[in-house]
Amino acid sequence: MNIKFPDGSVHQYADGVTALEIAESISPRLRKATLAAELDGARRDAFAPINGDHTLKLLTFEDEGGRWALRHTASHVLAQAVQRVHPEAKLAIGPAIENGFYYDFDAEPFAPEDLTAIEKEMEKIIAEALPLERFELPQNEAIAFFQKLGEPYKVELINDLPEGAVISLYRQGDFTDLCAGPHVENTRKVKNVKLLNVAGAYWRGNEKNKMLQRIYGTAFEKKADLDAYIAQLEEAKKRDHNKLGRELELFTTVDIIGQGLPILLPKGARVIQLLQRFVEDEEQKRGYMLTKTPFMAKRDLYKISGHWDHYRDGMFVMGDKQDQDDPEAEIFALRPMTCPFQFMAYLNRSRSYRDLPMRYNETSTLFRNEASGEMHGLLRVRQFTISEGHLACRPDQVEAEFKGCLDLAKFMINTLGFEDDVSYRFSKWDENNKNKYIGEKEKWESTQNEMREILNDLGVDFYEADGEAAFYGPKLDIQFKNVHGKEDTLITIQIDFQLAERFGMVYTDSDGEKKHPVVIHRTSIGCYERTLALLIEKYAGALPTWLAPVQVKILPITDRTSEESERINGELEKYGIRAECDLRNEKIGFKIREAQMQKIPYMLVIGDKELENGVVAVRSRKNGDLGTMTLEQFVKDLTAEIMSKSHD
RNA sequence: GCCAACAUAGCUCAGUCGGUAGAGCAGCUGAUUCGUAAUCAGCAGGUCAGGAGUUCGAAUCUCCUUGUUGGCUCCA
Repeated sequence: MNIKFPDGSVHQYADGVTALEIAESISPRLRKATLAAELDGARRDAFAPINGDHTLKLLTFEDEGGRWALRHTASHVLAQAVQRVHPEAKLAIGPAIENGFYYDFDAEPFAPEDLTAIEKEMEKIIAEALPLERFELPQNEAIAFFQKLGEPYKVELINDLPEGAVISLYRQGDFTDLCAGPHVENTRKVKNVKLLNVAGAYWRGNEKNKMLQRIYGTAFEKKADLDAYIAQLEEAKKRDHNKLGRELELFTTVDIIGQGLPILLPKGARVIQLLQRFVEDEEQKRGYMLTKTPFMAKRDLYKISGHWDHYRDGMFVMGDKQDQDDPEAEIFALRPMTCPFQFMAYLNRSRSYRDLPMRYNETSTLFRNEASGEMHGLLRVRQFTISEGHLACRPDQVEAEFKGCLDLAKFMINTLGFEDDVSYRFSKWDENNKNKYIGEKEKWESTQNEMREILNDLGVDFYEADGEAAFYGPKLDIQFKNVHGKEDTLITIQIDFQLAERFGMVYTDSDGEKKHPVVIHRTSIGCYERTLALLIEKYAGALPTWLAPVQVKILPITDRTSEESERINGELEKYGIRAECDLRNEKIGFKIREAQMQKIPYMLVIGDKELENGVVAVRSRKNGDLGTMTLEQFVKDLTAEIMSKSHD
């Protein structure tokens, strides 16, 4: 038979040869590195015999498929170990994921000591070098097999597979699991494995189902890579905005105010003020009209928008339950979004096709009653301020306006230096979950197709996600990962073909007909609190100079130079530079160290020698000692840096 | 909301078997007047998250509440 390799070369092998044997024939090293194979583009076991002509790619740890096979086998080893230590534990599912794997068990919660014991057992299984063996069963036999083992979750999974499906199982020693594979040849290949944590997880991801115990772990081919990964996790924790932001006195929280309601301290408030001014000024340049709308409204407003029906649980509604249930009562609720308020601005008078597009923006504070377990630092909060905006446009303007929104979003992303950290998600509805969305299927499909076309026209490198749309329309979400690898939306642009009609928003078209505008909902920098969090993590607290709450720290060496230092401080403030003077009687090294820890961009060391020569000694947090220069020169350089909004 | 862990001074953390609450850093006061990542001394600082219970006695054991963390679910 002929086997074609990725480089195009074709070699002959005997029927029934395995990918591992082929690898061996090329080099023993490749044999060792081969974890799985890709046969005509489909992943499969490297230890499975091959018959007939095929294209073959050998998968090593360098390939996603190779990592996936290794880590998936690691999850089987985990399950085997858990059942050896806790025989009563029932198996749910255990896939490989990005950077590792997990396995869900129906069992008593695991304590950290259990994890240690399980990890020891895993090491035993690895040392046993149990070969993995694949076999298939017809559906009814597979069900009987797992019933006999007392594995109800596996039975449920098989029952849900389409009739007549081939059920594949993998056996390693005394352990067998339902699995599509592929796997590595034996458990020894999983040698560098580490269990990371335990967590609760709902069976099949549904909160109505039983909560299972999930164990997360990771596995690497090389010990050094595993160690590096663990070190990287530790390193990431040091950048955590929730820790760093508090240490740098950007924000804090107090029990008595409540969950998800952070206090922005003067330094954090300053950063957000700078961002807001920057965003509002930029939006004004781009033809936006600023509104200031109320923080609350009668529930009737949210009934029109659909929020009352769809998100009442997520809103802070005033009054007691009895009043809220009275349809006649006047009930107010804090706003969870700005859309209907800005729609009222549009409805202020009649609009002509000539008025469109109309672009409204608002630095808008919103209130959402997030579930108690959702709150996290500045990333998920119950009150936040967002660079909100709504555009009303004619159908022929949608693409250009969408482009304008995307351009603004990208401008913000580039300014903050996030361009390499974001991904673009085209968030669509889920037609199988109709009660989550309003409107007709045809309209959804056509709007989504239109949006996809626009995204393609604009050359956006996006991926599609079902069931992530807003209830009224599809979105482009610009996603960002925090230090824990958890993804959040930074910026969103949405096309809404429904709410204009609900609110009776119209314009008189050139033909004299009244028509509903298409509405684009968008943010330009997203939520300020979240953006601050991501800035802290991205720059490990060393915010770009233009955003630094304190830009220059002036450090007199002795109190002979204190007076002059204060004069310099005043001089800098005259130029709008945010400076502070450290007048304490501490050694200069100590003062520098402290300013460095506060991530202050520049330090001016003021001693007698420099004063005599009419210069200042400059240090930067980034490059250390920059030598001496005149104050005038320093101000000039610093001002240029601030104006450029550069980031490291 | 669900599963789990955690909560001791502003911060980082000790606190044994249930027996009067401890350190370092920060703060304050004084001394030092200093040259590039920690000068010296002293002082002050805690209803051990809050509440209830067990006990002669609770930071320590039990329960409840609040908050924090890691997940799950959710995220207009």
